[in-house]
Amino acid sequence: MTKETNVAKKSGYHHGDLRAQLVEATRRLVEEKGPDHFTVAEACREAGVSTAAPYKHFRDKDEMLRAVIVAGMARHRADMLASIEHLPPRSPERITALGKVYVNFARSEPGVFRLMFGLSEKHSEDAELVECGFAIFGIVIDQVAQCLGRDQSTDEDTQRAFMLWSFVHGLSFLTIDGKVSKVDTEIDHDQMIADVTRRMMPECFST
Amino acid sequence: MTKETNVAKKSGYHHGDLRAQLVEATRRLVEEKGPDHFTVAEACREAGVSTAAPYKHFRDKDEMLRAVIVAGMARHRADMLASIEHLPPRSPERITALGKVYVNFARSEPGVFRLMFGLSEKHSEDAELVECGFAIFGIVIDQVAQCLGRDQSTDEDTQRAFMLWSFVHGLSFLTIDGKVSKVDTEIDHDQMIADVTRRMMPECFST
DNA sequence: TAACATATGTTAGTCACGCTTACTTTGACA
DNA sequence: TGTCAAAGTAAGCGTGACTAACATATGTTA
Repeated sequence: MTKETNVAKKSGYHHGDLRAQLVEATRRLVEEKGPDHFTVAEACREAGVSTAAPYKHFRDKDEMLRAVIVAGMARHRADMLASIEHLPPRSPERITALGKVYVNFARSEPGVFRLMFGLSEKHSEDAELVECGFAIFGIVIDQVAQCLGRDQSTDEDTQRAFMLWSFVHGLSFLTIDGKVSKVDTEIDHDQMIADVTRRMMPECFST
Repeated sequence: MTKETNVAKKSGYHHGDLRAQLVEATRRLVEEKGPDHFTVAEACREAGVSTAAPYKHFRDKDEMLRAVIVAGMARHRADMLASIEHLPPRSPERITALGKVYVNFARSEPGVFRLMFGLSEKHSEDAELVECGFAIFGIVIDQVAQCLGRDQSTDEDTQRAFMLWSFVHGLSFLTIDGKVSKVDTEIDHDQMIADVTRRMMPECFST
């Protein structure tokens, strides 16, 4: 079992780890050309294999994209968790930090972000993706509940969290779709997120 | 649903108004199958013409979709204007009415809504579309400014309007992407919009 | 009213892509 | 060393976007 590295192709015929390389190529292409202009053929070209090769690893094109989505959601979730761990518990800074990370993800990986949300109700029926999404939203609910001094989240917390989610979600899309630059006022994302948090969670601010 | 629809086909060869019929077929298909599964060929089938016919009226597929977008934005704008005209000026009810209409448009025409925003930065470079978008956003800015007792909108009004826009925009996408049903709490859109308006525009509520 | 120009259709075909099938190569292990 | 499953290839089908060359209707003008 010679450990050929992830990048190196083995000698000639067999790829080192074609599946992983295809996922990476897919991600890169989605980012570069947009989710709707991604083609399997081009991913094959990037990986240096024939157009039939992916079908040994994926059922079809959608499953390739799905792999990118799952990985993206994991990254997104990890980012969010990392952003709050060093902040004081029950502080509203945690809420704003989550919002900033949310929008930042959309800005740094607009293709994957659009893929994760933008398209199709196919995903709504995929149990794993729904669970991933719920795990992410769950973080927000928990932080809102804690901020409001509860150990167990209530319906009101969920509603409040959903409002915040809607806001950052919309802000993300408006940003990556270039609508922000069309507004003739400077938009400072971080400041706006902080402002909205203050307005939506007034109980958490002692001023 | 025969191809002989309300619009009269002239004798055999020449259509009555193929362009309009193609736009309508495009709109219907975008709504039915989603923007990314729309095909020119299918629109031709619906209109009962050959697959080459559209290219006498549109440069390419994108221009067909663009026509649907322009019409959709006009409808959207008209809806918004109609929703406030019977409400007292300078009242926050106007803000909530705009929000409700925004989300309702997304819910009743999710395909066109996704088309208008969801995709591609191509549109950001299209002067006419940008102007349409700005006309819509302008309505919100005006109402916010009036609500805050100003005749001329300031930067702060724009920022406030943008926050509200982000919220309803995000709420729209989360709704049509089916994320709402995954939240284990009943979401009442109208009430939520009213709640957010109250929190975002506290100056307008005398209570 | 014949003739032309123009607008608007059609047929036939190219090219790229998604996906499948039948076949070949490779290397791990009994 | 021979076998076999995994991993790859080549070739081809079907579809869709788009084009070129041709056909037909409409309107203008001599």
